[in-house]
Order: sequence, then C-alpha cells, then structure tokens
Amino acid sequence: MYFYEIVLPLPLYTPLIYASSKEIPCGVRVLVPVRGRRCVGLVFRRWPEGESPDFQVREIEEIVDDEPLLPADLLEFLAWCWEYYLHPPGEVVRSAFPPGFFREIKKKYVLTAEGKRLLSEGALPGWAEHLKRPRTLKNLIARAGRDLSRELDVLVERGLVKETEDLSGLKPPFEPWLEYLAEEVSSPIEEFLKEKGRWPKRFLEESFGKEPVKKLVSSGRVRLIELPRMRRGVVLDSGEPPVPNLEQTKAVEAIKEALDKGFEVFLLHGITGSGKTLVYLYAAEAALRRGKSVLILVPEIALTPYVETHFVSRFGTQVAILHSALPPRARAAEWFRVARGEARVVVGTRSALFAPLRDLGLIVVDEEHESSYKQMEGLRYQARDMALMRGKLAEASVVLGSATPSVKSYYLAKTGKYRLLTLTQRPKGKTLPEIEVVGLKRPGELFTERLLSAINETLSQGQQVLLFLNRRGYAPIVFCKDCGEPLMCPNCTLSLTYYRSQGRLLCHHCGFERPAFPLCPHCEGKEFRLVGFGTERVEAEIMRIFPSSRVARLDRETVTSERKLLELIRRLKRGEIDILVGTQMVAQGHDLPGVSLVGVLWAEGGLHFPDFRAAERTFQLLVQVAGRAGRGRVPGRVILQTRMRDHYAISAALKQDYEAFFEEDLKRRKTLRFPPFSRLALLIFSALKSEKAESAAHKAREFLSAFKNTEVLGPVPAPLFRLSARYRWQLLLKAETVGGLDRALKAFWQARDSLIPAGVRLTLDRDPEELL
DNA sequence: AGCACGCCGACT
DNA sequence: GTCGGCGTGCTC
Repeated sequence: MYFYEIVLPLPLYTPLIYASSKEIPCGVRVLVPVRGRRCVGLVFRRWPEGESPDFQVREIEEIVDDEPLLPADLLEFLAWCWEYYLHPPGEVVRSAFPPGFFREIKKKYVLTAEGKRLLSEGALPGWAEHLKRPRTLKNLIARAGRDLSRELDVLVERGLVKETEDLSGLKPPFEPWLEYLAEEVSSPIEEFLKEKGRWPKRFLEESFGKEPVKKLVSSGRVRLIELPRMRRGVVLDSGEPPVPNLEQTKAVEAIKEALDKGFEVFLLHGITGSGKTLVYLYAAEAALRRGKSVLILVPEIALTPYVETHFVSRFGTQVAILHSALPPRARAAEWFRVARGEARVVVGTRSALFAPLRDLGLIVVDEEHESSYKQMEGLRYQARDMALMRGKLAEASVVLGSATPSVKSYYLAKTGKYRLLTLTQRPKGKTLPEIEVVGLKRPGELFTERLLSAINETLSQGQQVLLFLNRRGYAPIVFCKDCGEPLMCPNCTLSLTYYRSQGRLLCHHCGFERPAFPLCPHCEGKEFRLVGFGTERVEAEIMRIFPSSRVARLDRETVTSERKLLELIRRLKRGEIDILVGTQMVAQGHDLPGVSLVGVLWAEGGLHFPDFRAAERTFQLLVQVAGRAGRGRVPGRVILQTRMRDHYAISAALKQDYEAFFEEDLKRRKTLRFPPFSRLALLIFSALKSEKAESAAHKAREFLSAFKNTEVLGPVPAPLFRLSARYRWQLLLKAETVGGLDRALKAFWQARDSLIPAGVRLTLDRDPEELL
C-alpha cells in the first residue's frame, strides 16, 4: 500500500491521507470518499515507503487523469501560498483549476428507460417530469417545492429512477486537429498546415472548404488528433513585429541573458507609450526558443486587449488566454491546452498566476502597479508578489513592467534586488501631453474658467474631452437646512452620499442604504442642502453647460459589467461621445485617439485617505489619466484642478517626474516605518454582533502584543464595517521583517481556537494594500 | 462546505 | 411524550 496526501476542495487546513495499491504521480486528480460523499482530490505528496499513518485511512477509488495536470514546481508553489497566506489548501488548489475541475461529486437522479415509459403513460407523479435529465436531490426539491426524498427512494427501489454521478466538467471539450506529416507540399492548405504544424480541422474547413480538407485527410499526409477545443480569434497571418529601438533591444538582451541563468527579477520602467509590449514579445520569443514557456499577466484583459492581440498574432495557437470573462467551457479548454503542453504562452489576469505551465522560463507582470493584481476575497493574494515566488521556484525570470511602478518595486530595483531597465522614448511624433495646474479658489468650485474654455476649444476642434473625478454619486454630503446637521450613517460616523438617479443615500464605508430623503434625525426638518460633487453631479452640470454636446458617464454605477465597459469605450472611439465623465476606471490603459483634453477636477481627491499608499495611488492615477490625452494626431493637453498644488504627488505628476515622487514618498514611508520598510498583515474579525467581533479583536491584540518585533495597531472598525449582516473589526500588524511577522502570525494561528469564540470569523489579509 | 450529532421549545 | 430549531464538530 502507498499512502498519499490528498488536497480536497473543502475548507480544511491540511491535506487528508488516503491509501492506494497503485503508484500515482503527484499532480493527478483522483476520486476519494469523504464521509458519505465523493470528492475530486489532488495527489499532493506520496509518503516515503515504510511510513504509515496511525489511524484508519480509506482508499482512493478512481484515478481521474492519466498524467499530472500540475507540474511539480506548481505544486510546490501552491503549498508555499497556503502556508504564507494561512489559507485552506483546497481553496488554493481550486484557484489553480478551471471552475468545475476541482469539486465535490454530486449524486444525481435520472429516469431509467422503464421510468420514462411509465411517465409518458401518465403512471408517475407529475414531479417525475423533472427527472428526464439528471438532477441532484436538492435541485429536484427546489423545482417541486417540497421534500421528495422518500418518494424518490421508492422510485429508485422500483428501478424507475437510477443514481448517476456528475462527472461532467472534469475534462474540457475536445475537437479534431490536423497534424502535418509529409515533407513536400502540393496545395495552399498543405503549405499552411506545414507552417503551423497542427491546426483545428474546424478552422481549416472554414478557410479552405470542407472538400479539400476531406481529401487531405484521406491522402494520409496528415494525422487526425483529438486536442482541447481551440477558441475563436486566432489570427491567421502573423506579421513580423516592429523592429525594436536601441533601449528596447538593450532590455531584451538583458532578459535573454537571465533566461540562460535562471531566476532573476527585472523592473521595466517605461513611460506611457514607450513600447513595453514589444520588449515582452521579443523576450517571450527568446524564452520559447530556449524550450521554455511564458506567462504574461495583465491587469484586466478587457482593458488591454492589444497585449493579447500582439501575442496571438505572433505565436498563434501556442497562446492560451486565461481570464474570467472567457466562457467557462472555453476557459477549461484553454487551461487544458496549457496543462497538456500544447500552449506554451499564457496571457491572462491575476488567476493565470496558477496556470499549469511546464518549464516556465519567463513571467511578465504588465502594469505591475495595478491594484487588480490583489485579490480582495477568499485567498487574498497579490499576484505580482506571488509571481516572484513562482518564478523563483520554477527558476524563471520575472519582468515587472510599468510607467508608474509601485514604490515597493522601484525601491527593490534601486537597492539592487531587481535589475532596472528603462525606456524613455516615445515613437516619433508622439510627445507627452502638456500638463498645467490650475488652482481651485472659491469654495464649492467645480469648473475653473480655464478648464471651461479649454473644453470649449477642444469641442470646437471636433476633439473629445475626458473629465476625471474619483468620487461616485451626486453629492457626498447632505445637510439639513434647518439645523445644519449632515445626514450620517447610523453604523459609521460618516456622511451619506446622495445618488440622485436612484433616489437613495448610501454609506461608502459600510454599504448602508436608505431612500432619500428621510426627516432630519435631529430636528425633523424636510429641506436639505447638497454639498460637494460626485461624477453624477459633474455629468449633470456638464450637460447643463454644454447642452449640445453628447455626454456620457463611466463609473461603477453606469458600468456594471465588462461588456458595458467595452461598449462605452467603443462608442467613445467611434466618436459618439464628446465628453466622458468618469472615475478611475477611465485612467486605465485604453488607447483613445480622439481625446485631446483631459480635465482632472480634483487632483488631490485621493490624498485625504488616511492610507500610506494614498500619495502613490494619486500620483499613479494622475500620470495614467494624463497619458490618455494626445494619443492621436492632435497633441494632448491636461488640466489638473487642485487646492494642493504644492503636494509632492501633484507637483511630481505635473512634471511627469517619477523619480521626484519616489524619493519624497520613500522618505515619508521610512519615518512612518511603512512598506517597503516593514511588512504588514491585517486581521479582520467579523460577527453578527459588533461587540463580539470587537472583543475578539482585543483578545487577539493582547496575545499578539507579546511578540517583541511586531507592532499591533487597532482594533478599529473595518472599511466595510457591515458586510452581509456581519460587523467587522480589524487589527493591523506591522513588523520589520517577514520572519518576525511570520512567527507572530503562525503562533496566533495556532492559538486561534482558544482566542476566538464561536460565531466570530477571522480573515487574514497579508500584505494589505488598503488599510484606511 | 455539508452532514451528523446534540440539546432545548411548540405540537399531534 | 416527539419533531425540529440550528450551534458544534469532523472529514483521512
């Protein structure tokens, strides 16, 4: 007997031990019994021969995969992740699989032939109708509206209904591909196939016709093979990429050198429009030539479709796309092509960090400063940071690219931990936009004269305007006209934001919501005064001032899906919008050739948050949003409205001077001992009663303050104080070193059962990016 | 997660 | 007397 550590898709903090007489390689999925159920499990480790557990183990029932889906270094990486984030292995492993590949196997019930016959004769009760397709008991009960377990048992006993298992979705859809075998070519289709090696039959039939393909297959000059279904959108003709300039060549050479050695980290600092993608492309090509595979992480694929396009047109079917907007079946097929080694290049979002690439040689993290690399739910990982560990374990090189690198990455580059590569040139004729700062003077001022006349000018030239304000809603504060008191959130000591189109008041802190307007809780007054501006109000004001212009708004309220976002961007590109008002969603990497004026209404808006990264975020946002101007023929112009023109984040953005911003920000972080001079962890305690969560947090504080190297701050109410009926309190841990923090966290983790009463849930956010 | 076990309130 | 509420604990 062999004993295996099996990771299960359950919230357990350790793998479970199962036995088998067979030798099963690690990284293979198996079916195992768990209590009365069956689960897919992942073979994580085999025990050394001779060792056996001192408790009863059960046997592995079935082997799902003929070969490992996850390579050894990925397994090692996953284990590192669950130890670092103190997260259940099963949940970490699940994020490495496409949806449905790693789950419990549900029992389903379906009518037998005899059962179907009786149903058609009307000899069965009406609810049996639902059992024409396999259904779980739960699903059946939901459909019928009452508990049918007894009746179902009877039908099973009579042989009219049988139990089945839902094993669908453990494998992706497959389709036939053609692989070229012969040496000589005698037709265009053969020529094409010879160049590509293998190609989906379906696509060949579409471009060359069914008959020629049929003839080719019967000629025996090709082989038919079953491979995971290929997604649409593979570009047929791969044009040569542009020739790199001197800076780009130097960067590529440096990366190439590292590819031969193993793990090394680069920070590619290139101004907006300097052609970082080209560097990635040539570096990827070099890795592939060395027999290595390539992982390209992008912040949000919909926002940077051009990265995907570049890679697909260069590497064709070798590229797999992995992001959540892909339909589930397509995503599973793409993932499987990677696991089988068919696709050697992955372009994907955060979760593609766990793509099952073998012989990984290069990892690129594009726009490494982007906050979307941080997952905020469940396993709260930072994909950019984790990419370094994955690279280290795979002995791959890692390239972090950005025009506005995170302070952390730039610091590590400056101190020699990463190698810094810089791109300073834009293509000929494309210059950085001209930026000016305009002071806001009057209280409640929204548009300066300067900005209004610039908007007028831009519109009269037939160009588009982008107005940026990082604040949602209509008005952030509502005052009672009688007593002068603002309407506050009952949970938080925070004013409620007014949303006019919804007619509601919302707390941005805890999510509290109520219809507008209640009677004033202080004096029962009925009249209210709106103070301050959000995007909704800006849109309304702009429509009033420019009644003949076509105005649109882009924020979380108007754009609720990726599809809507792309639609809005498309309308903007087609010139169907003159003025776009938006929050930070507009700052992200879109290429908007028609936009020649960017107006930032309140440049210091982000600086008021009591967060050590507030200045960093503000600077990055301003530089990125400024980068949206002047991407077409007309030179760009940016106007920053502010009351804080001397703040270093704003003055550095004005001069587009990253270095100046970095030096100043680093100085401040050093005095406050924030990252990169320390490591942080956030502990979030949640309970149905606020006091329960709070007292648990206090107890945790007491325990943790025994650790000399760790500073404990809090407890304070969490930013989302009330989330799905639970009250949340948080503690911040700050330590000089990773080791120090790790010791405190692991000790606390061990003791958590005795410290935290039942009913209180604990969430850990290691290396948090938002503290508030 | 899900499922069984267990200990207190309104019912045939 | 029992049915069932969901708090608690375990899964190799």
